[in-house]
Amino acid sequence: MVHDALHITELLRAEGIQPSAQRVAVARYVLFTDDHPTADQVWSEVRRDFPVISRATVYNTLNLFAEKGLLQSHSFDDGAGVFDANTEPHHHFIDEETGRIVDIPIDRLRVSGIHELEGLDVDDVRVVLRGRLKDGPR
Amino acid sequence: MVHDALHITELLRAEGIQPSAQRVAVARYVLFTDDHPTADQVWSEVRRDFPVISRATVYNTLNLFAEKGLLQSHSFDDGAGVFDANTEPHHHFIDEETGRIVDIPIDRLRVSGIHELEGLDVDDVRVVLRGRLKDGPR
DNA sequence: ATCGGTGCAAATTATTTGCATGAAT
DNA sequence: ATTCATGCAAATAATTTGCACCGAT
Repeated sequence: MVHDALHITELLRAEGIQPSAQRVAVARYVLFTDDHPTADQVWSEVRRDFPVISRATVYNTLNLFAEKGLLQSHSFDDGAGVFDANTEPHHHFIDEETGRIVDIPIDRLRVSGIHELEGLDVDDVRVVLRGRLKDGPR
Repeated sequence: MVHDALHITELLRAEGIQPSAQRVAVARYVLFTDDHPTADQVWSEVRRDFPVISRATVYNTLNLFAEKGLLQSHSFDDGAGVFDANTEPHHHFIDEETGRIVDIPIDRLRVSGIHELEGLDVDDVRVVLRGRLKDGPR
């Protein structure tokens, strides 16, 4: 996984995003984690390396990235809204004890019965699983 | 569908909820609609009949009902959190144009592939469908 | 008089907006 | 000099907390 500023700069430019120092700092964390952080978690995390950045800028940057398709934002029945660097369509598993969210590739699950539903024109299917993560070998 | 105050009073008492005037007013609307209103929509709607009630009371009442199992609360990727009088486990369809949310009975869909996922102990499965509601005979 | 429960004002948290500043032409 | 983009202070929206009030004992 490459985290160098040059790489990130190019990545942002490729989306037409001006790579300001703040945006690079946010990108460096949020585009390369498989956590599913809330906006506030991003703010905390980013300030470790880049101490002077406001919450508003973090929110605006996350929204900008989401608009440009670098991030998805999700919101589940329990917690606050989270951001997800995985921009492919995918499903989610939520550990009910820890709150940890894990991505499930879209083709690992199949949903049947959709065609039998009347009056609905379905173009997107997402599954949310809940349960416990068995702590296996990491 | 019965909306009389007597009925509602009993319903609330059965859950150990003191049926104050405010709570009955909220219950009268939210427990008998198949809309999926936000807290603010509930507030607006309730004030038609019961003009003096604060937002805080509506929030607290909705949370109380949800704790007692009279309501579920949901939150989807787009909009704000909504409340749902359907307390059975179920799936959802969201009309991408209107935002309208429709419940899908749990047994109308089947999700396969869950057993093949390793390291996950799954005890709940929810599906969110998106698309368009074909306007059939209403 | 005291206690427990209620509703709401105020506080807190979450998010968006609008404007002062600085860079580019 | 003008324009345009940026980051943040302040505004707004969303939600929770804590306390004054009231009814029952």
